[in-house]
Amino acid sequence: MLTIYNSLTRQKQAFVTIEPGKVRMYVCGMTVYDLCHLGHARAFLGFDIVQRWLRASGYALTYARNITDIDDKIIRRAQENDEPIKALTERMIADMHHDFDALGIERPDLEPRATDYVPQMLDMIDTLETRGLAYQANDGDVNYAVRKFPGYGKLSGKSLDDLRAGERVAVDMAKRDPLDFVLWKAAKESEPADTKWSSRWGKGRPGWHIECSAMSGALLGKTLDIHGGGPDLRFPHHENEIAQSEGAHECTFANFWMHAGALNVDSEKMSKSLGNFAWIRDVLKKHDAEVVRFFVVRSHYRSMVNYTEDLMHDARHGLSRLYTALRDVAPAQLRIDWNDPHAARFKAAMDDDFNTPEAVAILFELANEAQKTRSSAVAGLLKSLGAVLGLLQREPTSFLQASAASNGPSAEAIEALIKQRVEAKQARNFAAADQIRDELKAAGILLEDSAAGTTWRRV
RNA sequence: GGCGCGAUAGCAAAGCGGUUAUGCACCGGAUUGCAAAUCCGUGUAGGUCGGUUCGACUCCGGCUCGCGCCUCCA
Repeated sequence: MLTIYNSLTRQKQAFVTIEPGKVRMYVCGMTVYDLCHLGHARAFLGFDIVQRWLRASGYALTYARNITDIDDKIIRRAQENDEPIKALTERMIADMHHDFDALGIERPDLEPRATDYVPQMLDMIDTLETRGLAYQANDGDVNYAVRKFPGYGKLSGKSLDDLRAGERVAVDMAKRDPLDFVLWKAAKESEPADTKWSSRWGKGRPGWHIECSAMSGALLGKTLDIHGGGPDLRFPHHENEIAQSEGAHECTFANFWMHAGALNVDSEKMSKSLGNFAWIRDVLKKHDAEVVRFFVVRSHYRSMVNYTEDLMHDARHGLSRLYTALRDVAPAQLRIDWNDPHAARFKAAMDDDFNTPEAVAILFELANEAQKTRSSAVAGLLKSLGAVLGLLQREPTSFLQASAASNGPSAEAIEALIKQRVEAKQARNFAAADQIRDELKAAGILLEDSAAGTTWRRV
């Protein structure tokens, strides 16, 4: 039985779906004004694991992850670049897909774009206004009247009076309450035409929060089984989504709320000013994508992870150990028998709020057992369970010899040196043979002699 | 100030009221021309003070330290 930590109730709960066997999951996706960074990778890798495990558990899953393609930051960036919004967002969407694909993050079933759902957003705002939950302010913006929604703050555990809005940001005087948030942003003269939609409140564009409420409702229905997102979306974004969706639909918005943990770099919050900002594509120039995935999966999706070069090195060594077992013991083609003791423990770990660190530990135990017993069935189970986590599906040798950095010696050069060394060894000129091995070691290449000949891998 | 999270062996990271987590690194041994890989062996970790209990790393409370959110943010 699957148990999931629910951010709303702050405890693990048995996962019960609205319809038996069916799961509707919505995860807040990217705002496409820039490239994806490691924090994105961490969060979306987390939900990729959730998605994979739900499907592996036999659920019919509909997974929607939106794209916010209209937003203040996008408008500003497009103006800076002197290009149309669409040109910017299309390019960033392609880059996002490229980076996520590299990390093995499977595409969601549905990837709605905000600009395709403006009519649904307007409908929703209309309903909210009719219900007295929204109002148009003097400046033309339509705002949500936070005080009118009794449950406001239930996700973040904040009360309106505690929030003390305005303490850190100038209060917008057009709002009735400082915490009221924008549903529809009135257009300004200076703004380009591709940022303006017509509405009965005048020309404008949707606020960020209404996008997710409208898209999830249109695609998955009024009540979701799971709503997920990054750690910093909990407040205000998800709180506001609840206010909008429950305010408009008068029913529970999501039964389970899931939030991924944060990612720090060198023990500090990643930020451009600290100079520790890591774009996914830059990381992938230094590290194999599967190592990045393994690095993330080694810790729990809710805990904070710290990215450092040393820890990436450890992750590479760990994954190499797993692949070494698959190299030494040919895995059998196998369908997972969940009654097998190892598989059962793997399943129990994953069923316990997606405990991937525990699941990975079982992978190592299988690798040890495969080596000891030379059992292709055990190796097959290792590979099959690895697949559930999106790992271990490559040819072991190609992983062990893969180089993320393009500065190492080529395979041809290495093979040529190995040939020279074999000749030296046959002539019992061990000094020459060792010198070649040392040179390669200095270049990050490790040689391994065996009865079958010499193989190599990168470290 | 408000809300929340965390503190586990050199590093990383889980479960568990009493029985080996796991990985990386390190150290012995086997193997090897020497290595590497692999195998065998080696770790009395649980911030601090108190409480509950026959027994606590695990439950409860205080304290200390660290972190996140409260502003667009994965």
